[in-house]
Amino acid sequence: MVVTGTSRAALAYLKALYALEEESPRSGARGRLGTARRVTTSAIAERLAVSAPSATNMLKRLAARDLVSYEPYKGASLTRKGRAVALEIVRHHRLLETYLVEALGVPWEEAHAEAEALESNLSESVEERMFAALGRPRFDPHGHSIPTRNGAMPKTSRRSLWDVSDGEAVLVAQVPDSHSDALRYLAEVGVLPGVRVTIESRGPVGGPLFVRVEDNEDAPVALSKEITEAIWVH
Amino acid sequence: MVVTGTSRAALAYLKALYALEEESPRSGARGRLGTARRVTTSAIAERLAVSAPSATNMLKRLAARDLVSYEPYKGASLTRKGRAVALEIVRHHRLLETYLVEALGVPWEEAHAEAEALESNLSESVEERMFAALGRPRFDPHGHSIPTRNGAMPKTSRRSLWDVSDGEAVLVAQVPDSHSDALRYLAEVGVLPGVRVTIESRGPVGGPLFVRVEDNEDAPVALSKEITEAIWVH
DNA sequence: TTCTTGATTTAGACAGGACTAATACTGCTC
DNA sequence: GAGCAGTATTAGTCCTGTCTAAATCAAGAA
Ligand SMILES: [Mn+2]
Ligand SMILES: [Mn+2]
Ligand SMILES: [Mn+2]
Ligand SMILES: [Mn+2]
Repeated sequence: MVVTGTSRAALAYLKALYALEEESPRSGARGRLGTARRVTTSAIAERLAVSAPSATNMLKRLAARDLVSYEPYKGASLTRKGRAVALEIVRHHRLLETYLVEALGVPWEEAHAEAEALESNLSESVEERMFAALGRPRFDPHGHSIPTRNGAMPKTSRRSLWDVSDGEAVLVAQVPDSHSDALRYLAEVGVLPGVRVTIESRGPVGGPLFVRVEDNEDAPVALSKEITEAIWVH
Repeated sequence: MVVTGTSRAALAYLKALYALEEESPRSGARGRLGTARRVTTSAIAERLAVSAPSATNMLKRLAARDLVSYEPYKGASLTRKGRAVALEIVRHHRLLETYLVEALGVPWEEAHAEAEALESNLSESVEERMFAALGRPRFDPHGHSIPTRNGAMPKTSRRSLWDVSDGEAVLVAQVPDSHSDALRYLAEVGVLPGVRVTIESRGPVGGPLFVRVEDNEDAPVALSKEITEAIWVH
């Protein structure tokens, strides 16, 4: 239980920091490990819907606990320790999402919010039981990898559907998890992880992508730039 | 979701107050409804392992929100509104205990603590799904009644095993839920809700009760006064 | 190299909760 | 009815987290 003694609020910051580091483009010198991606104070504040001073304040306190490395005016990044804590929460989150959907039939567009409510209070023991009950899953319902018990995060495809060329067929790897309207729509039209899709055509600059979904004889579905940028494929 | 906007800490006080009111002997004039049982500040403080001033402080704040009726030096009691909130948490707690034990195989002596960690973050939607998945249970694993969705609390037996006379056979209704050592022992010797037991004999004043357990050919089990007082039967 | 401006941090407050030390009640005893 | 003992409340702090307003920095424009 890496997480013990860390408040819900602090965990939210660590998780946000983790997500923002992942989202940020790989830092310049490809492969230069140790070159931690720094995340700006305002990015964190925005993500958590909190004021910038609040973020500064929390970053300092996390830095004092060696969970975050923070330099004034230069942003923050997770330390090894902070990353371990963040990954533990991510594991809780994704296991809960999976469990809620698989075992309790929670609609996938609601799973994210429900999991968020529970993730910081999940014990290792219950975590392990859910993991076993689900058959040791490797992906959550949105296709995100579930970190292992010891904090390893399997690498996943980073190619977005938006970047796929016309006529090419690809497999949906993951969809975003937190925009429930979009998720409801994706479920409706069948754009789910594991499904094969083909780009049929695309509208004018920045316009929608028309995507044909495997096993769906209907007309191709229109997907906005925003959403297709957030869908990873391989 | 009666509970929204009430902090984890505040919920703990309401729940403690509820439990203490239940435990207190029915107030004098049998049946005089409206005669709310008042709970002392120190009883609450002790139950929550908190200082007396902390309890005073919280009681005042709960009173300001009309969840508790509080008069200085005279203790506190739940208002109708406060009782509804408390019952909702009790429902969450007991459903979670049941779910953890039944669906995830959590040992019953651990269920209480695990449920306590999760109860204040359980949504109505997940609550309802667990309830359905369990087949709308009416009792938790320790034999406590689960309040209904609309906050009705079924009445239960209040006769304690300690008060049963020698030779009499009774059915265990409920056991205490929070002392895990005792629970582990009870499970081992088979003293579970629904099991029939007979008082074989009893030790000297305040000494242990020797109880024969249905379907258990072994020697009668010795149970302390404390534990048997906390076991209800019918 | 200096200016300007947007991003950040500092200052100062506040609410929720909890603690210790000091004070004030209450109820019981004589 | 006065005195005590034990309960309970008040006073004063502290810590977490959050906010707004004010000050400060860093980086690009000129
Ligand atoms: Mn999610
Ligand atoms: Mn864990
Ligand atoms: Mn319990
Ligand atoms: Mn509920």
